[in-house]
Amino acid sequence: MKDKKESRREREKFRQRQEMLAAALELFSEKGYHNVSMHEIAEKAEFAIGTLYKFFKNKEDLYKSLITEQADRFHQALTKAIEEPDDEIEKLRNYVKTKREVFAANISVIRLYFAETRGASFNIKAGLDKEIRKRYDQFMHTLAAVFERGIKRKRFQKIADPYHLAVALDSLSNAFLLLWLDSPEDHPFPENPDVILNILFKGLVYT
Amino acid sequence: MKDKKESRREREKFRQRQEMLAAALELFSEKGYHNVSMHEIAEKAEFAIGTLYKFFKNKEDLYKSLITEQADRFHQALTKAIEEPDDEIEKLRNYVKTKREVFAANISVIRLYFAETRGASFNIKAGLDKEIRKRYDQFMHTLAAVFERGIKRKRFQKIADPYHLAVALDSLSNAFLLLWLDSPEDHPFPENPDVILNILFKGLVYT
Amino acid sequence: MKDKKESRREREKFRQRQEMLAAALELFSEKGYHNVSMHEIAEKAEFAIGTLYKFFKNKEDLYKSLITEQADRFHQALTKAIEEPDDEIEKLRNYVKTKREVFAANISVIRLYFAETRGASFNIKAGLDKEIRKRYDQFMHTLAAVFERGIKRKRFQKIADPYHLAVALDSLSNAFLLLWLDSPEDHPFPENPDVILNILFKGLVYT
Amino acid sequence: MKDKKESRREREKFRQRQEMLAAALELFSEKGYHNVSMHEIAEKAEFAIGTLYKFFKNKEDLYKSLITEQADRFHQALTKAIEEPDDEIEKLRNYVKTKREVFAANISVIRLYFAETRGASFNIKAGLDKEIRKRYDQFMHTLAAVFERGIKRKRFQKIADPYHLAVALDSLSNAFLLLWLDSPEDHPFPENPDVILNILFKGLVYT
DNA sequence: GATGAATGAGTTTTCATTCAT
DNA sequence: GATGAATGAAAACTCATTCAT
Repeated sequence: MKDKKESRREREKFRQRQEMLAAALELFSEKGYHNVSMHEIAEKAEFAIGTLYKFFKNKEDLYKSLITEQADRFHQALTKAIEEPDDEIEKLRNYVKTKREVFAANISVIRLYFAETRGASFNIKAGLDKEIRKRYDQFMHTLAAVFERGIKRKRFQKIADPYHLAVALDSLSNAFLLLWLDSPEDHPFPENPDVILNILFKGLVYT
Repeated sequence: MKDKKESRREREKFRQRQEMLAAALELFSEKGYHNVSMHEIAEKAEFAIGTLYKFFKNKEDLYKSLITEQADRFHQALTKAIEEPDDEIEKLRNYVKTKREVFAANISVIRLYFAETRGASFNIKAGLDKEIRKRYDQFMHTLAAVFERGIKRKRFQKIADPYHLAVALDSLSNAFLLLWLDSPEDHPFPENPDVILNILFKGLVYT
Repeated sequence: MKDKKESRREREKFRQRQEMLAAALELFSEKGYHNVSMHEIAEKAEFAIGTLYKFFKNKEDLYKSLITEQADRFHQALTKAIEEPDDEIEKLRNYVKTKREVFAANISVIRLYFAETRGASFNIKAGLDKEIRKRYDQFMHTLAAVFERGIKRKRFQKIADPYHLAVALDSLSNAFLLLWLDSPEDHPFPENPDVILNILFKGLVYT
Repeated sequence: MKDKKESRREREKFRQRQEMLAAALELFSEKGYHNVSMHEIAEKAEFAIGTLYKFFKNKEDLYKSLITEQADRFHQALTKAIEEPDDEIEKLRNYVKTKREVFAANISVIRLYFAETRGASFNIKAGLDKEIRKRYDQFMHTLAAVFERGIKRKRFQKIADPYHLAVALDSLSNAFLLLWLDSPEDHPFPENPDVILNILFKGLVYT
């Protein structure tokens, strides 16, 4: 019974934490790290400012937690996507499909994520940067392995170094998904979402 | 004679403005918008803070001017690169070559530029964003036109919508150039810089 | 039996209170009133913060209780010291000896005590001040009475008003004891601890 | 003419600084370091909070400057007092007289000064402490030298080590002056202010 | 026209205290 | 009766911006 109580409290704590992170995410992705105050976050999450500081030791810690947890979810989903199907081509298709879903469902986090991994991220004093980039690199190597195995199994021609192919797929999918999600009026989602893959899959120049 | 004086004054003003922007660029690209103070910029540029405010009505305006002018230089260089050669394939080659040079020479601005166009750019309250994106879109259409003409002239297969091809080339070149510039130890520049183009140019899957 | 239980509970309460005060004393004397938090005290005393507030209505009250009780012990020891011997000269000797022992054994409290009685004591909003000063005054009169009786009994010359002599002995002994305790390397304890008294005695005592 | 302007500005700056320090002194001596906020000081001095921070880099710096400057004035006055007269006995008399004047005129600073040199001073994170104690020690040695010379010149009996005599005079004069200044109703200033010296002199001076 | 001193709104963070469990 | 989670007032400090000289 003590345990039960403990666990109820645990769960309650977790729920509160999630609410704080959710409020912070919404504000950060809308206005950026430096244009959001801790008071604002506390208010949006409907907690006292002191309570916020009970959960996160300072603003940077809150931001770091937010980004790291979201990036983990993101990378886990993608990792799972390329692990499940057996065939390499299907792995890539599943990768694009999953990424598209994650982007669509979490466009605001994605923005934050790109601010960290692409642009010059000085929002946050060094550190987060490294943490996230490490995870990103890990995933890229996993993706490269898919290409490598595909080449070995003669599913793919070796038109480039596997790691380069991974980089290519990553950047192409980012670019197209952002294009379609950013301005759906000008650039509606294509009927066949394989567009991204086709660019890689087909050869461009007459042979 | 009045004119001459005026124009000397004009030129003098322009020079001062450039000095301010140069100081600001160095600081912003090193530390980020929010970690640089107007005093710091004034000091580095060797002007009084009041003088800085004579040239730019506020910090945001200074930043906007900086980014916009740099983006213009960038786009002009790229536009020229795809205008000069006659053949479409050479245009694309020249595009990648020029981009590579501009990136290498201005990596710090490029970072700032990506923070604006890619990641969630809230450094700056809405507005800058639009201004730059418009210029970016314009350039993308120019690039798309190259693909379109190439397809018409049977230099390229129509493996995708020309605009999509432009997006693809843009994102691939960004990704690879950043990869190589970011960590030259892990990812050295390839002997053959056509790597980027080859991915597009060759076909991936066996046919 | 009720009584016994009550008294056991009483004793238990008293013990807890003492533990709290002991923890507080250690922290206050090490870091000063304003650099110690109630949480810190609670943690050191191994009680919940709420329990601390059951015993002391606020931080000031806790501090007051602490200082007052320590000052009482201090004054009681000194009072006893000048009551026990019969001869006035021996009383004074015993006073210095006892003070020396108390200082040596409680240097940290002594610091706190002086912060209250000497320096501008604003650690604590008015009040404590008065309480302690009253006790101090009482003791000074007791000490003055020793000199008075000594003069009457022709043990001492009347070189000054008895109260002034008390003030003199008090300040001299404080100064020398602090000198010796503060930096024992530079100012070691003299072989003959009568040094303090000798300064007064040379003029005071009939020879 | 440039110089004149400069110097006017200099003087203006100095005057402002003095006003800030005066406001701070009044507040600190009334309420103590931790019970005075920078806003309060700014308001009392009739400056904006930002201006206060232009003159002192933080609260501690302001406090340190205040105490150090006042302590210097204090020690300089006392040093001068024991340098001027030729005869050792007159030096001591002048010392007590000067101290009495300084105490009377600056009772609030004196409080602050004692809080630093006597009581456990944690108001301020280490440092100030040392700085002031050093000055204090220097002065004590100067005072000890007076006793030493007096003994050599047979003006004084050698009833104790010269440094001890200095400590004795210092503590006695502090104690009596504070006694008289603190509660003039209970302990009025004696007609003959030599009371303090007499206590020492009875044993000290050859008769 | 340039200057830079002065401003004060706004930010992060701490901590004494309360009160529902 | 004990607990400790939650509170929010208040503090130190920064920095974009103005305006008198």
